[in-house]
Amino acid sequence: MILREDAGMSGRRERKKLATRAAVREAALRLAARHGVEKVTVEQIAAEADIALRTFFNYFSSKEEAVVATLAAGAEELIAEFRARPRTEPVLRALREAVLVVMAHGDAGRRDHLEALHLIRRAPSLVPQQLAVLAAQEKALAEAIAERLDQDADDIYPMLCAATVMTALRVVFNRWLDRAVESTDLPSMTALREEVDEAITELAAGLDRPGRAR
Amino acid sequence: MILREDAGMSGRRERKKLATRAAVREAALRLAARHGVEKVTVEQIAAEADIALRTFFNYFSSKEEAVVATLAAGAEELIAEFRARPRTEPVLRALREAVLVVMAHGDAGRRDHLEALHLIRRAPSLVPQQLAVLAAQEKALAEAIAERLDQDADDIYPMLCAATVMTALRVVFNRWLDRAVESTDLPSMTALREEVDEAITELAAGLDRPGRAR
DNA sequence: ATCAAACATGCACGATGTGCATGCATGCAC
DNA sequence: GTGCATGCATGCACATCGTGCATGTTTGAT
Repeated sequence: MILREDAGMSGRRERKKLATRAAVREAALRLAARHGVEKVTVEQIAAEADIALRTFFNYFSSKEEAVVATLAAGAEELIAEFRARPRTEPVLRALREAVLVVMAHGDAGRRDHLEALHLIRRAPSLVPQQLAVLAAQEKALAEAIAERLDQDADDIYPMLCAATVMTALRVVFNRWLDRAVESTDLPSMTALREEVDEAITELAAGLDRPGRAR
Repeated sequence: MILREDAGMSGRRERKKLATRAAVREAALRLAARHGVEKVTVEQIAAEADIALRTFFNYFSSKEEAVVATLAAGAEELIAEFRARPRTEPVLRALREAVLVVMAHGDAGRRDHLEALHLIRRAPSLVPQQLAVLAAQEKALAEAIAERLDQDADDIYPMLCAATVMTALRVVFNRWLDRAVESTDLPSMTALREEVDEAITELAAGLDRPGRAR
């Protein structure tokens, strides 16, 4: 028996698996966007992605997971950008820059990302899944932060910082979506950037507020 | 037709409903703790609480929701304590004090709370629900903060602050639970208080960290 | 006493998620 | 290329889930 350490990468098999996963993800997003998350069955998604019903569950354990999977991509991009920032930058500045870079990309992935967020707004059943995805990414971000600071990965600062930043981004994005109920498509991308900026700045400067002057 | 504004409170009906809800919550927690969340069926929970299977779904829409419902009580307590703090205190100090007060209570509710957190640690299926509960309480906390500052409830600061503090508490509690794997029961309650303190202080002072000296 | 609304329950049914057995595709050794 | 072992897609069966609907009972107001 020979041990192959190639595990994961090359090979038709892996490529097909990734392609199928992406196809399912996109099918789920498309159908959910068209008919509403609750009105779509796993069977329909499987049909749209041209796989068997049973096979769907080899990739995702629920349709919610499939829809929300799109969000994970955005978070991974953010973490990658963060890792690419020069280490001379303070942590929160690096994170701020990373967010702005990712938001500026503007490729198809981001349209899906916003589409998914739109869906979550109108489908309460997706909220728990969304938060679970973010929490999972918190861990990865915490590791990146710890690495940057030459700290231990389970020190309190990296975890706290990662969780807090992800939370702040979630708040800002949701807030922006709430305000964008009316405008058909682009309710000022600039405003979104400004609010991200403002939120991170506030985190950096300290969240406290004085009591009433009385 | 006379409009009753009594809605909710008094009456045998409401009392019975609350009692049943509590009974179901406790039954779910007890069974899940004994046999593991995944191994318990809704039918068993209904039997333990002495209600019909169908009736269970009049109270909770899943067993996960029933188990995690215990956590909501803790958060509500926190918000109540926060509202009770004098308005002269800065926001984060008031929150810190509120947390410490709630943690010092030590009644049966807190044992259930810790029990629930233990369950969540070992049952990934509960994580999304837990986060959803916290997110729901974020909103309530944001309103309390906005009120205290005479600000609008959908200004950015109250939301950001509420979400951030809840997140920080979650991180600290989870971290404490992770470290408490070994010790059978009480792995230093004092340490928990200190870490809560430390985390909130850090939020108040600013989360940023300088880059590498070089 | 009476009545209407709220509630618990039983029933039926579509949908979900998983274990198991099977057959086909893939990658590897020769 | 031949053969083999492993992985993966699929079909099937089944337990559980969650909900709409109909019914009988309890509660609270008049």
